[in-house]
Amino acid sequence: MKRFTKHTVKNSLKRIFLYRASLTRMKLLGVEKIYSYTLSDETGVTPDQIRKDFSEFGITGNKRGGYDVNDLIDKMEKIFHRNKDHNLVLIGMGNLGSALSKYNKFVHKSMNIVATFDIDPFKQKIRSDIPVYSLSRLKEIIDRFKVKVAIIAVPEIAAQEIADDLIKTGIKGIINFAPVLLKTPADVIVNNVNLCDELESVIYYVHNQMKSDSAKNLEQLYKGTKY
Amino acid sequence: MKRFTKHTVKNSLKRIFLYRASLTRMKLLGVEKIYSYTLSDETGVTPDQIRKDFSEFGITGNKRGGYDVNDLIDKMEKIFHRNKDHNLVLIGMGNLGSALSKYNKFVHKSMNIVATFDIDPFKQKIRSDIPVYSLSRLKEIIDRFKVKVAIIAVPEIAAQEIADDLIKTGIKGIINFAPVLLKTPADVIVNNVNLCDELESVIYYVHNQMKSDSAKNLEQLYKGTKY
DNA sequence: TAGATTGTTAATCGATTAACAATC
DNA sequence: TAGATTGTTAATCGATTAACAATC
Repeated sequence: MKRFTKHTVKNSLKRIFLYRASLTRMKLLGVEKIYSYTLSDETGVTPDQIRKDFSEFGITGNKRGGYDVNDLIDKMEKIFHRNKDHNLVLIGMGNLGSALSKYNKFVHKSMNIVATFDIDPFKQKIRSDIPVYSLSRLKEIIDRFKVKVAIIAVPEIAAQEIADDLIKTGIKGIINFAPVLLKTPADVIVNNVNLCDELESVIYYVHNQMKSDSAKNLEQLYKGTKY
Repeated sequence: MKRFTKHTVKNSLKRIFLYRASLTRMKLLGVEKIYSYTLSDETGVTPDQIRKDFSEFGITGNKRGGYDVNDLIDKMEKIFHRNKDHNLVLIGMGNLGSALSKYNKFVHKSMNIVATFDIDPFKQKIRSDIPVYSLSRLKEIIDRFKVKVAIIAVPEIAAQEIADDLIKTGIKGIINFAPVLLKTPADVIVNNVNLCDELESVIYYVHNQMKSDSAKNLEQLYKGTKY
């Protein structure tokens, strides 16, 4: 049965992203060993929480000896399946779509946009590192490259139709930049990224913080802040 | 004291975004009155949770009569301070930055990017609806337009320096598209949007779901899904 | 009014935090 | 070894869910 789904990423998984970002930075600075309290200083997550998260994802260190930075990063790469290649397709080569298609280069090498699609035949002719196809070839390309995850960057009005098409081809995960709730079967993961909402939430917190002058009220507000 | 901060938006606030998206859609379809269970069908959030959230944000309906769609939307606009104008600046006019600057038009009228900045003098000359300034004019422009929130879309390497500059000018909220943890004072809200992480989390869930074939295991996985 | 739905209080569940035993 | 840090179990906290009294 199709329904509106808003998939929310587990907090612990989000923190793993945070740890990895911090660890990568520390590795560049030449750090080789860390303790849970060192990583805590860097990320703002409590040492207990860090160890709990590591435990959840089956990451172990050495009692007394802390954790090996390279080893930690390796284990996290595995969690994110970076040891395998992931072919992606991107639908919609408007402003955001073409920015994302170029973004590809900055992204870890295991993620690869193999094809982009647009209804506009003009955009299909624009020279680009990644080919731009007509939507009629969606199934063909997705099958050929065994694509499981798609990026939707089409206008609001077209998003549901594209999602339906993608699901018919067997796509199992969608990252959706269109500001609409997509109706999808329960076995399709949808991650909505709504840039407008993200901006508004900053405005919300900035404004509500500015209303209260005292440090105490500020503290109160920050209770809503998680790591 | 400066530290790494990763601000997480409250779940209840995220759900308010979800409700608004659904309500806006229903309004277009001509719906005028809804009940908590109607909205539940549309959003997948339980009626209890919806009423609890409404209560938290001071939104009331009519016992027996449900809620007026227009009234709900109005109240939510107030929550997001859409009744006021918000001037924004955007730093970094690369691929993503220029896409975001054009995105401006799709965004609610209360949010307005008044200026963009880039170190590249060439980009400063490109004709655009929104002027592109040199970074040397950051403080001048931010002061003039009373900007409180900035969008960072510069490369990883430059992000911290830009953040420092912005904070010196009195910026209180940052939406950061660079994949780095910014060190900021506690009274500055940072909302990190990491497109690579968002993609990886989809891959994570798709992959971990595919490993388990039985419906039961699938259900297990979905325990991590919140609305 | 009777019935249905809200708004809120109480119960449950899950996630975070604290504590500590295991151990390098 | 003694001391320090992990990994896990127990306690606490907060958020979600259920229940129900208020009321239109």
